[in-house]
Amino acid sequence: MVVRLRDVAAAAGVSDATVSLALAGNPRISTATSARVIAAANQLGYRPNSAARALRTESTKSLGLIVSDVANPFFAELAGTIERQAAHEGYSLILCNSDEDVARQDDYLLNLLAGSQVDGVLLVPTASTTPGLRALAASGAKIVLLDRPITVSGTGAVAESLRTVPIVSSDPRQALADAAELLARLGHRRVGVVAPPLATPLGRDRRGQIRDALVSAGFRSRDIVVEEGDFRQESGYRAAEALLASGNPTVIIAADGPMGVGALKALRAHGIRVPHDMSVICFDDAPWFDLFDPPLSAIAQPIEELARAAIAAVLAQREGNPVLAAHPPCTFISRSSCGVPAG
Amino acid sequence: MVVRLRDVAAAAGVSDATVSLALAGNPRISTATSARVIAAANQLGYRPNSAARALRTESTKSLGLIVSDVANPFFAELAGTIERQAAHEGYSLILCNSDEDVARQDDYLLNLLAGSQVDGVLLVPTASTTPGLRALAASGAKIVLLDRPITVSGTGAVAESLRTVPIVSSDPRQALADAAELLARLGHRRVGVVAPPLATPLGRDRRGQIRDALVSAGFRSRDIVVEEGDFRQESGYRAAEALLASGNPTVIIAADGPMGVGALKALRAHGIRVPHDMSVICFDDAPWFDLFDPPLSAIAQPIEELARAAIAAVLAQREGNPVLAAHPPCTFISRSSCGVPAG
DNA sequence: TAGTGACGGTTAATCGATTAAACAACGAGG
DNA sequence: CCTCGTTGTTTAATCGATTAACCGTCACTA
Repeated sequence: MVVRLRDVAAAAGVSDATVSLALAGNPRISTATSARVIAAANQLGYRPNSAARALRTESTKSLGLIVSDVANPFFAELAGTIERQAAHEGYSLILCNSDEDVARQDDYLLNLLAGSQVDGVLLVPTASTTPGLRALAASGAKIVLLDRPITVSGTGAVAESLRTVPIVSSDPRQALADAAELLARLGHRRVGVVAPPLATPLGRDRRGQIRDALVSAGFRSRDIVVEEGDFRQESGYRAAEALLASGNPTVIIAADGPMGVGALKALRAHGIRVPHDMSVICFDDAPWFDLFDPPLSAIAQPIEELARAAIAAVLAQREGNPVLAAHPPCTFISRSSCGVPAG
Repeated sequence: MVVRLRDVAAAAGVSDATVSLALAGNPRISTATSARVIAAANQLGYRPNSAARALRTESTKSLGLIVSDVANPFFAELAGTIERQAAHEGYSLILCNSDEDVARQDDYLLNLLAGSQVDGVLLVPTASTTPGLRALAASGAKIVLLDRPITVSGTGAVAESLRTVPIVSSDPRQALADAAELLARLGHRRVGVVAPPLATPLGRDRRGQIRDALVSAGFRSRDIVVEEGDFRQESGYRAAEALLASGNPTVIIAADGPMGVGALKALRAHGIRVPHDMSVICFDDAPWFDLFDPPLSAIAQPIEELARAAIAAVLAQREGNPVLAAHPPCTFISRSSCGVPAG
């Protein structure tokens, strides 16, 4: 039922080796024989068994992508874009969903990568350094970190190799500066931030970047109120409620799309009008943000560039000339969810 | 650098076979030896090479999912849910993106499935019967169609086996009936539909279902105006413009989320107010639809059930007791984008 | 005419795990 | 004391493709 190399060889009246070489386009095989082999292969509908090929060549021509949440439109779009790039380079993509769960992430890392199921892994790390990541780095696997950094503590060979894992993430500084400047100009004084967990390196980075941008635009550090979320919509809802209760800010900046949506829902539930009573800005953009009531201002990530850089970074590792990092800039997209503060 | 079965065997002082059997939990291996082997494996960080295993066992413990567009939030969420279900059953998921392109779809089908890279494929078919699909069905591969049907013409063994491919898709009839009844009650008379391509079986089905529901609710067949889209936002925009120009409906029903978003953008661009001048309903729901201006009424698909049924259907094929179809019902979610028609 | 290459193809080893079949060791039963 | 079972482990074949090394043939040259 399934056609093997051997069947093609028999049909074409040549040896296995000839078929393999012919299909690989090896010039040692004469044009006539090649043609016969190719005809036979097509005729029989031959498809090389990829397990056998992988076993022999130690390459599967596939990459793993572990995202923290595919249902997040940003990661969905990123996954699609990466998949397109990968296909373009002749690689297929194994998509995994860690659901922000360290155990699942490590499970995938170990089973996919260490089992040589894939040639490289693009990882959106859920936590900082995990056992799985450590083990892999020690084994010299081809990893690229996506969207989020990790912090590596300690010294030694493993720590060292973890430190040399390439990282691809967007640079929001200019976009944040633009946003902060707009907010300052509109007359805002007090800002609420729905931030990623402080336990993650991204959490620390984001807070720092937002703070820096705001301070540079003239905000006072103590007027920046931070409430922690976990990247999910529900946490954005709760964080926004907490900010309403305690911080009385006139702007809310959410660190990702789902939390931004959650925050908007909370505001609506509490009868807070945007932008009249509260301005809102959200990391990540989506095609439907301008249909929101009101259209939502966003810090858009350069998805295409991220995908391209990520693929380039894994492939470069295969070829031995590693790229260490890429940080394409974000863009601030100003829509009507930012206005002059009331009162 | 990479630990093989052999290395574990050497470390534990036993043969390769013993290691394999011990790790598989075979009772023929004594508890003492098993313990030694397991200890050695953990110690060395052994991970079985999945290519070798796949070659030998003819199973990869992975499934392929080919969606037409991951960036569509419905498919993103479906992919995530399927991935979770698959992981739960011990399978990993290879995600592929056909981008509504028959050639890419067939490429994936042939390379993934026929190359035995995966144990089964969940396919959101881009077109009706394609050469790739035909070839696979002929080879007895484990396929499940997702979200969309295909039509199979002709007779013969291949056609027959294509006809027995399980299909998992939602049943929108009750939801459509609810929607139609609401529209009739509100006093609408003329409905514009942004439909999937007539060239696809889904296109025909959807039109039929929508028409049936509307007619049952008292609409006249000639008051149903159809404009064709291609599942993408841009096409929804253009279709809505066409409906405005020719059909003068008071409601627009869009056949998927992106087209719904496109239609809303078109309406906004033309200064048409929703729901005052035009009511809108859209297939597929998203957590942010109620943040739209106005909140968008939707026909929500039962994603969890679809995912569960799809996984069950592939796995059932492996075990030889095929499930032929599953059609969990959609739900109509009424929000304020439907109102009394103007004039 | 013998020697040297080039050409076209084949033989056989190999990748790493699985597993049927063979085998060793030991105890019990006759 | 020999045979038969049982138990625990090993031997060796196998999955399908790749590829280094090898082997005929033929043409051309010295």
